[in-house]
Amino acid sequence: MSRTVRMNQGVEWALHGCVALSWVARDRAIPAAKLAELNGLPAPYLNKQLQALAHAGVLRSTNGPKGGFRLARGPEEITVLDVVLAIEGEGEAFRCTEIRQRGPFPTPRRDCRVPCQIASVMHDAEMAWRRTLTERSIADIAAEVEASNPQVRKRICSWLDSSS
Amino acid sequence: MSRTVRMNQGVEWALHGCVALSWVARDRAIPAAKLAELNGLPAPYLNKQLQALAHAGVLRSTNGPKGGFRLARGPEEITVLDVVLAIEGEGEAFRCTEIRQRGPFPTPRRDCRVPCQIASVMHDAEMAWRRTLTERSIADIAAEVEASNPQVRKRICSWLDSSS
DNA sequence: GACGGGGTACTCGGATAGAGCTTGTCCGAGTTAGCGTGG
DNA sequence: CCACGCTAACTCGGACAAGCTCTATCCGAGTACCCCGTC
Repeated sequence: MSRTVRMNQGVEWALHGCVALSWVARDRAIPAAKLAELNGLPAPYLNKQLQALAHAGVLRSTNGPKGGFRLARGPEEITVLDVVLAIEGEGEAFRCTEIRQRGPFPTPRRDCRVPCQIASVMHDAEMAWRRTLTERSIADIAAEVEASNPQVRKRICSWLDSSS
Repeated sequence: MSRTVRMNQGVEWALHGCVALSWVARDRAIPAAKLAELNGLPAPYLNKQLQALAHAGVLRSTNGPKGGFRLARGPEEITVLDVVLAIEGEGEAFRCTEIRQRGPFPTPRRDCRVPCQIASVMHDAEMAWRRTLTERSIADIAAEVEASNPQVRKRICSWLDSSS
């Protein structure tokens, strides 16, 4: 029985896209179509994800010929959490609906200024999750990928040069 | 902009239900309808969540008159993670689709025996999240709730006795 | 030969359908408690 | 008075719709480049 509530698939695409962008020159923009072809993804939908990253300030978009997307700052300054939140939104996964204030014995209003104990536990877990994602940057992942497959970076750059 | 992908609301209901069940005698079953009324929730749907908990071995269900749900083991033996996974399923939120094997430069098959670096980071974060939820039990939450509102336990028990 | 203007092609950007999942609801199967009857 | 069988009510359990979010797609707005004509 696998989880039915899963993370947006766009998160995976966005992360792979950022890693690829970290390998090209910073002043060079890559069109969404190229990134999509590089990963075997549908171009229009990847474009949507990249727009979300641009809106969040992770990427910088350029219009017109020779345009496309590039990293808005150095890959060591972009955390995995930045990308995840750009796609999924800033809100936390668990949302307390204050059911302690419902039913025949509602918790008094003055006691509700502190968060519900259940919401507090879920919040702690979310913070632990976010902390882990903050400790890893796009540059870290790119370095690991390159270490396990040293040829991929050069191949991608060559392919982008030849088909531009 | 709040997150669109949120956790099932049933998780919150299930946790509140387990806390309430931890306050009544272990050999006494509470019907789903009573638990729903206690929290101001729609009874049929809460029933669905309780079924999931019973199927996961967190609760024990009894049929017929004087039947209902009770905890399958002591509240200190039920972690928050047990409840969350019972509702949401055992699978992890992030699912790697191995897009590194797609496109013009697929990662060689022999290099794919180790997880994708991106999937690895997401997995680490999920483990941190789960560890936090494992460290807190239903008994812990029940004790905290009772500490902040000492009357609620007695009131609920009296209400359950009088309306049975 | 150099400069300016217009056209063109390429890019992003947002608005637009379809599928899957969560949410919410319902009625039937199973079981137990209570009651009536017979010994 | 006690034991047994039956009825009946109550509970869970799974099957069944509606709304919303994610997935996927398309075409229009904007911009930079390139070409051509003119000075």
